[in-house]
Amino acid sequence: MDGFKQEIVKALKKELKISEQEISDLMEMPSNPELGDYAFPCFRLAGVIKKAPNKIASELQEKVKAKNVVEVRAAGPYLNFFVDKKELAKATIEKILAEKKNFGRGSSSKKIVIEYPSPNTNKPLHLGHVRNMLLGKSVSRLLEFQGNKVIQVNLNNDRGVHICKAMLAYKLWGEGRKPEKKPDHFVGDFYVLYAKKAEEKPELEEEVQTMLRKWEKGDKETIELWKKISGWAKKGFEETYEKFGIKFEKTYNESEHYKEGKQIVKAAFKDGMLKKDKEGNIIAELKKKGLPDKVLLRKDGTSVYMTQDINLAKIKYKDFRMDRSIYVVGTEQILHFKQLLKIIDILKIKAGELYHLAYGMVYLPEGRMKSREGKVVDADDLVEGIIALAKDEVKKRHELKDGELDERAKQIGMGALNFFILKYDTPKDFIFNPEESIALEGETGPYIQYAHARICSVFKKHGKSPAKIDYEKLKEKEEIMLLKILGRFPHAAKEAAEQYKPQIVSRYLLELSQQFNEFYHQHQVLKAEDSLRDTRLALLEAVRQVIRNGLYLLSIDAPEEM
RNA sequence: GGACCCGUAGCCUAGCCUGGAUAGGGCGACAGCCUUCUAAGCUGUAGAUCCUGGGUUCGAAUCCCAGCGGGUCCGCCA
Repeated sequence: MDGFKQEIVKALKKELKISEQEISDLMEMPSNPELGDYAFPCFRLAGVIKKAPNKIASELQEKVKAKNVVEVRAAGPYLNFFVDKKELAKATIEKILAEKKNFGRGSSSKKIVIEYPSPNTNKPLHLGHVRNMLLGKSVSRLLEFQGNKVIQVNLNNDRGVHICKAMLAYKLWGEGRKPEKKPDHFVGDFYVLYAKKAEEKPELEEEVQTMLRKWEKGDKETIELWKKISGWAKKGFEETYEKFGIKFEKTYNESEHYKEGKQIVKAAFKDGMLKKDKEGNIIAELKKKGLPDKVLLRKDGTSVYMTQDINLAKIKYKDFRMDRSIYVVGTEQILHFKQLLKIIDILKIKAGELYHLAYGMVYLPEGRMKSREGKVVDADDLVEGIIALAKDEVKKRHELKDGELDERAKQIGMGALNFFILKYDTPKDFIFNPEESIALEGETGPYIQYAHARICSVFKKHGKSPAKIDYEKLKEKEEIMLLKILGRFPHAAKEAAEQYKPQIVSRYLLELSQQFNEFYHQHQVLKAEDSLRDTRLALLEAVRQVIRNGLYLLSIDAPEEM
């Protein structure tokens, strides 16, 4: 809570019989800033004091006196407070300029492991993974910014029937070729080829099963083939991760630990924590907890996905001893993770507090993406396309050397992509229309980057840091609005982290940039008289800093020129 | 059949958890603003049964119930 609000709450407390916490919770920011800077609605009090809210407000108006508040005005049932603008400007700007990139940082200190994007190693990453990666990265930064220790890990789903499909197709029709393109794309082609051939020859399915059994037995030739295929896929992923600027402290491979889950389940069964169903499968009884029962070990002794997840949760905890463990996985697996949580609980496994960060599906205009049919928006193509688009726009405005042009286009293009995806509420599905979705105008990453570049440009032109600062000079509506928005940044960052919603930061930055653009349009900085100019420069310095801090949380670059 | 999520202008979206002062933005449309610190910008106009019907409340987009519409999941797939 900021200092101004605190003073008002204290002053109100003297007149009221409710706690400071209650008063603080009731306080709002008026929708229309002309009404005041803070507001206290008196509806709730009416029941206690037995007077009309209007009357309560007008009576309080006379009594309440708070530090740094220049006027208290009753407006119907609201009691509105006007703070000293000079003090507001001083407190806000000085704090930001002193704390710089730490402005807004929190004081939490948990150890948190976050797992993403956990791809299958039989096809390249697509748009769904893009959402996953951008979300995972941004949430990592949000949590870190709150003071937590964040450990980013990845999991390769590198075994199973889907991998065998790509392997089989390569074996039958690959002619021993080496990748002549990005290796994960090369692998993906064979996965699609398998699906095509299998339509005509359903008996291929049998061969896949045979291959899977051979793999599980450790058949030398099959393992060699598997190493080749999954190795290529992983190598391709590394390149894509680099484009998105993500790095993992540890990467798990399903192939390395999928067997151990069985032991955990067997032991738990022996201890009576799990039951057998009629057919002899070992199951977790979840019905009484409101969820469907879950098979953990088939009667033939083979394990299921859930069994591996139990094991991995255990391994992760052994590796990191974290307080919390986050899984960035799509909404279609909500039930799966609800079950996992309960099972971990039943088995009394220490795994930290588990959290499924569920994100909505990304659809194409023609419907769901289908990797098997190759109907996807490929992550690499998407990046390439958006950067090319940004490049054209940069060229329209500037003549740059190739290296500089590429760098600028990359910052702007990736900024646009990042913002586009993070501006949607996390659990919501959305339709991605390649032609229409990526815009560089309106509510976009470049809009915010542009505000930042404009500020940089003012400073470049001026060439000196502000010297004659007089906070009294900031009186314009647009200036006051900027100050108020700036003051809200720590709260926005905190909310975003607590709710795992980068969107809150996106919306905040739009509001700040919008307000800056309005100010910029309306008022001159460099042509104002010396002390007004310098004070405005200090204000802009603060705006620039907060835009940078916010963009950092969304992992978007802030170029100095555009 | 059961569980979960969603329904706000032609389109996209915020607000919903924690109920209050004229429901914010953006795209598209229309009308304007570059001899002024970058027009990737700014201003204005038109455009909303906040899915429907009940209920709670002094007050509901927001909370509760029912219904309608869309999505996801409920496999010994991952």
